[in-house]
Order: sequence, then structure tokens, then C-alpha cells
Amino acid sequence: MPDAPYDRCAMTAAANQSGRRATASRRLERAGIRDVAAAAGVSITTVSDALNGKGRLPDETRSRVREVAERLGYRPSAAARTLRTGRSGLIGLTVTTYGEEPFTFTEFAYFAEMARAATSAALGRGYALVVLPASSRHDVWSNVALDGTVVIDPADQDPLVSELYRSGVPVVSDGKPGNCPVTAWVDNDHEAAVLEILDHLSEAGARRIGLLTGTSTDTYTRLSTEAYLAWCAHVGQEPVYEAYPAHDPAAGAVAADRLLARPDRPDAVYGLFDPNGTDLLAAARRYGLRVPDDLLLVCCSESDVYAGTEPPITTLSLKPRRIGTTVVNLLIDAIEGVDSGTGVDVSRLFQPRYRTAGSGPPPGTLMPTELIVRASSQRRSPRTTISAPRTPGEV
Amino acid sequence: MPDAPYDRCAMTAAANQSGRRATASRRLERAGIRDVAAAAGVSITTVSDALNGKGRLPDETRSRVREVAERLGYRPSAAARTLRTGRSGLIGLTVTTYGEEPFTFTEFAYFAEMARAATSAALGRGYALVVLPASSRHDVWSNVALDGTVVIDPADQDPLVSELYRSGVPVVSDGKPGNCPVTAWVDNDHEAAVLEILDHLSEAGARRIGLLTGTSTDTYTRLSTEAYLAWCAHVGQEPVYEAYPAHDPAAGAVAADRLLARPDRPDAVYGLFDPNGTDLLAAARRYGLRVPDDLLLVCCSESDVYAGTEPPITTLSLKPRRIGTTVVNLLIDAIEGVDSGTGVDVSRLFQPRYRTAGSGPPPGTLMPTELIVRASSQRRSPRTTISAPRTPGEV
DNA sequence: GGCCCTGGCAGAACCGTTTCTCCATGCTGC
DNA sequence: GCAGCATGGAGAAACGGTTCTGCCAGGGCC
Repeated sequence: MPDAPYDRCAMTAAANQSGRRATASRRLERAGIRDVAAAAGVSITTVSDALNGKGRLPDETRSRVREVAERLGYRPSAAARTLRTGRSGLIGLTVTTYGEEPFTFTEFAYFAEMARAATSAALGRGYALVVLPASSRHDVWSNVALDGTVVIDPADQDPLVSELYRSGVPVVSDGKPGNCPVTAWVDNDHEAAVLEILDHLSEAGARRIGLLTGTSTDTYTRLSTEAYLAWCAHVGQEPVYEAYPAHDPAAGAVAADRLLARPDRPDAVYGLFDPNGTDLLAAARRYGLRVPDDLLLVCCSESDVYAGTEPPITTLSLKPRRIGTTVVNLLIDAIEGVDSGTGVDVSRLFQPRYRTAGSGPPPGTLMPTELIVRASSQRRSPRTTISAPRTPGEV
Repeated sequence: MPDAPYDRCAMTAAANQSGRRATASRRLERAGIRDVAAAAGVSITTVSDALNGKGRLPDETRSRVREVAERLGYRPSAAARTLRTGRSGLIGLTVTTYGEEPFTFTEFAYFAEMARAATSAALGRGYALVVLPASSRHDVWSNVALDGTVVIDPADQDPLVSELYRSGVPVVSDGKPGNCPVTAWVDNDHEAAVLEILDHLSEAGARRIGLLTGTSTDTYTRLSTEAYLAWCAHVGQEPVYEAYPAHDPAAGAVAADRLLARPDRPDAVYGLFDPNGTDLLAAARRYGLRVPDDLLLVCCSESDVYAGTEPPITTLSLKPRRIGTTVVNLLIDAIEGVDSGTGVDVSRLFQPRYRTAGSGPPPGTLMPTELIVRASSQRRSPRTTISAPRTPGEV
């Protein structure tokens, strides 16, 4: 250990230190970087470099500083670091809110699973996730420094997304955006999924397939319903569907009942939402319909309770884990890729940031779904297809 | 509008502004408070005061500044504000992690609901929630400035809680802490809940009540099991229980099977975890046991699927919404109550902060649970319906 | 021997707020 | 006519890091 420079530095550091807090004897305060520098006999530059693995320092100094920092229980201030570097290590996750009750994001297993995967993926890359409501504009959003945001199912011309875009915060959306300046998006191939289900039900012998759908205008509901209608038009079946507000748990049972009470009662039903399987099963019982003999059933759900119902119900899984992981990784890629961190990067100063050069539509990824076939949708095996089989890629 | 002071101020502000960035022509940058001050012809002090409702300013100035800020799309930097005020508006929520898969917090509906309520309560008071894993010490925790933290079920001598305590971050725990310096805690009255269930089963005719419990040492499992054993000792029944790792979804079914395969097979079972109802029902079917005639069943669950099983199963609800709301409100009370914000408050410098003076055990709140009695635990008294007809509206 | 290069580090600017301090002005009461 | 006070607002010091710049010493090279 070289002694001469150590002594010199110690004096400088001590002077620096005493020059800072001339007033009170502040004991019990958290150790700052200056304290570490003083204790280690180096400058704060050296401490910062040593702790962050930067600069040109011999390993000896580096380890000594690290040891002193450890001994003092030094924790760098996240706020100061964020202020200087412009990076907080936080990414936002919007959740939709319905009416009075602020949150419905754990209502459906899809969101819960997706949020879990997103949280996990973010942490795996050193980021933490902040859950924020899609409404309530400046109130909360302005109070937290975000490096980027995952927006679930943005509306057309979503004001929140616009605001974030203006602020230069990258946004990746779960759900294909309508007309939003998002950096990227991820979604399931809802058209393909619905067509696969309808074909599957047809092959099982269904002649009139009904749909239990929602009244809201989110991408999922819209695309699925459109795909259903398109399929009906294609095979020449009259559409039979009932829509209800999906966020109201009681309304689903009523809608299921309505659907099966119709004069043109379907002999197969696909329910877009998680509880529809249970609701439809109960409704079928009430009307004395046997599943799958009198009624074929499929619903979209992430819950495995449908493996244990009587009969087990065929479900479509949207694979929310995969969505959550992908969406977060895309977002962090965008955050770390652009990196307007050091100073002003003049080259892209007058271009929209975080967009692919050329500014076409934002890049999107369609992820496949998974149909888990169970007893509720299997009736007559041979009784072949009514409609021509179609490839998943077809829209 | 007074003209003379406006002109004077404008000149000062312009000088101030130009004195700042002599170098580049930084267009497209987000407007800072200096820009607002320059545009409004006032000092940055005035802008800050006007926007934050502080200082002594005439309404005229206040509204003018506000309008200019609005026009410029000014958003204060959260990082700078946090650095200066020491408050980030963020509170942490720990989640437990099991083995490889980092997250199990939405595994049980309890945590999902609790987290949802906590998020909602925090947002209602102007805070945002950050989800962080209970493990992974400095990595992530140091990178985010937290005003306080909700810790779910801290371990005895929990290192994370100790660390947070040393950092002066208030901690409120969900689950009665063993030996942790938490500010406050909230928990269900697990003893009372278990005793209520056991009494309920006894009254329904149970002679030998079994328990399906967990192998982990968290408060919930421990207290519930202890209450069960105490009850057994009290009434003179030999304990009959099986324990399994609750985080393993497959193990539950096996344990349920084991419990019903025992030579001293119970005629009633209480399952501590959410999936136990389904598992026990399936196991009972396998052994030809009718519920509730041959086997009474209760399980702890927040899921409403048990209202629709055949037969419907009696559940104990821990009311996670109430827990989540309470725990967050207690935490924010602690954050805002102590408020060592302005400078060093010498009076409490040498006392442990965020504890009740006198430093006895931290204040805790026991919240009641709710037993939802359904067919599975009702056998002999009036020998009424096994499954009541239910209206479509009922969930 | 001058020069450049490189390693090792100190100094100081800077990030964008909040807030403490203090000054100028006009008015009141005596 | 002046002390005293309220009002309105400017100035500058923090907050606690990161990082750009630059100094100094030593060694290789011509």
C-alpha cells in the first residue's frame, strides 16, 4: 500500500469533508459518499468510480474503497443518482380502472399473471415495476421518475400515451395500439385464436356457434368479436352472441343465461372471459343441457379450475407470462438502446425518439395462444369439418 | 396587470436564464422550472411557490405562473424533488419468492387481492407502489428511494427489515412479526379463526377433524397449526394432519390424498390453503366419500369458485382487501406523521425513529376473518338442502 | 533531454428542484 | 418623519451523487 499518496489524499479529503458541514454535529445520519471518501482517504470521484466499476483505478484502491463503504453501511442515494444520470431503474405498468373501484387488474387471472411475469422480468434485468392507474393524469404520474412504461391495451389516441411520448418516455403496449405513438407492442393473435376455436367446435359437430363477448372496446374484445363475425360471414352462419360489461362479475352469469335462452339457441358457445366457463356451465344445467352432448363449451381462461370442473372445460390460454416477459424485455431494450444519457445526442434531436427510423408503424409482435382441449368441446369425432381448415397466419 | 414590476422581473429572469446554459442551443428539451420562470418573468422561487401553493403570493401571480407552466407543458422532475425533499411518494411491497420462479405472489388469491387493495389505497393517498422481492438485498432495494415499505410476513430477525430499519425507512408488516423492528403490523386473528372453524365443524357433527397444513414457517401456517393442536389438546382429540409445501401446486393434491388415506381417517377436514378445497373434493371422490355426508370440508380461500362447486364448499376469507388497505394506511400515517423532513430534528435524534415512544412492542392490529358457511360443512341439524338452487345473479 | 502517453486521482460543474434568508417597497400608527 | 410591519419576491444554498476536465508523476521513445 503506497503511503505517501495516501497521506496526501487523506488531508485533502478531510479538508473537503470539513468544508461541507461546518454547522451541526450530525451523528446518526446516513453515510454519504463524502463520508466514505474521507474514511478511505480518497476523493469522492474515486469512491464513485470504485463503486461503479468505472474510471482507471488499481484493484487495490477499488477494493479498499469498497471495503470502507461496506463498513460504513454506505448506500448511494437513489434520488441523487437518478437526478444526475436521468435513469431511475423504474418502469411503470398501467392498470385499468373501472368506476368506483380503482382496480380490476387482478380481476382476471390474465392480468395477474401478466403483471407477475412483467415484474419478474423487470427485476431480472435490474428494474423495478411501479403499478399506476391509466387514469389520473399528472397527479401520480408526474411524481415518479419512470424510464419507461408498459401500457395495457391503450385506447385509440390514448392521452396518457401521448403525454408519455411527449415526455420522451418509451412506451410498449400489451395489446395492438390503435393510433398511438408506442415504441413497440405485443399482442396475442386474437383472430387466429378465435378462428382456431370456431374451427375446432365445428369439427366437433357444432352447427350454430354462439359467442359470449364484452361491451367494452378494448382490443381483445374488439378483435375477437370481429373475427367471430367474419367467420360467421365466411361459413354462412347467422351470428349468435350476447355482450355484457366484462368488469361486472354478476353480469356474466346473466348474459350466459340470456344466450342459452334465445330461440336460436347455439349448440356451442365460446366465452371470451374467464368466468364464462363456470357461468355457462351453470346456465346449461339450468336449462337441462348436457355438456358436451347438447352444448359444446370453450372459454378463454388462465385458470386451471376448468381442468377439474364437471365436465372439464376446454380453455384458450393467452399465455400471459410470455406476454408480460416479452413486453418488459422490449421496453428495457428500448430504454437501454436509445440511451440519450450522456449529454444531448444532436443526431436524433429533431426526430421522434424511440421509434424505428423511417417512422412507419411501430414494430409489433404477435404471440400465439394455446388451446387446451378438454371434454367440454369433444363430441363426435368423425363428423368432419364444416368450414375449411385455415392456417393460423391468415387474418 | 402591473407593468413596472413585470418588466423588472423579466429582465432579471432573462439574465438568470441566459446565465445557465451558455453553451448549446438546447431545443426540444423538456421545460424546466427555469424556463417557466423566464417565460413568466418571475424567479424560480416564485414559480415553485406558485405551483406548490406555498409562499406569499397574490392570486394574480399564482394563476399567471400556473398558466405559463401549463402552456409550456412543464412537469417538475420527480428525481429533483425527491432529492430535495427526501420524499419520493413511493412505497415498497415485498413479495416472497420460491426457488427458481421468482414470484409466487399471485399464486394465491389472498396476495393478489391484498396487493390490489394496497395499490389502490396507496394511490388514493398519492403514493405509488413498487413491487420488490423480499430477497435480493442491495441490488434492487438500493436503487429505488422508498418512503416506506410493506413487508409481507417477515421472518424472525428478518435481515431485510433490519436493513430498512437502519436506513430509517418505516416498515409495516402484513403478518405479526416475530422479532423485527417494524413500525406496526396487521394480521388476521388466526387463532380465533381456526377455533371458530373447528367449533363449527364440531357442531356439524364432526368427531375427528383433520388439518391440511403447510411445511413452511410463516406466521399464518404456524399460528393456525398451533391453534389446531391446542384445540385438539383441549377437546381431547388426537391430531390428524398432513403438511406439504404450500407453494407447490401439485403437492396439495397428494397431501389431500394422504390425509384421506390414513387409517385414522378424519370425518372433517380444514385445509389452510386456497386449492385445498378442490383437492380434498377430488380426493374424497376417489375414496367414495360423499361431502358433506361422509366428510365435512372447510378451506381457507378468497376464491368464489367454491360457491359453485358440487357441493359448494365452506370457506374462510381472510379479507385481504381490508388487510391491504389497513397496512398501507398505517404505513403512510407513519411516513407522514414522523416527517423528519426539514433539517435535523434533534429531539429524536438518539431515539429509534418510527416507534412509539417507550419502545414497547410495535402496535399491531388483529383483523377479523369471515367464515362463509356453505353446504360442505353442514350435515345434521335440519338436514336441509345439499345444494340450494341459485339465481343467475349469484356468483 | 524534451515529448508524449498513460495511469491515478482530485476539483468542480451539473442534474432540477425546494426552501431559507433577506431585501425592497408601501403603508400604518404615533 | 420614522419605527415597525406586512407584502411580494429575488438570491443562493442545499440535496447527493456522476462525470468531465485536468493535473501530476513516471516511463518509453526519439
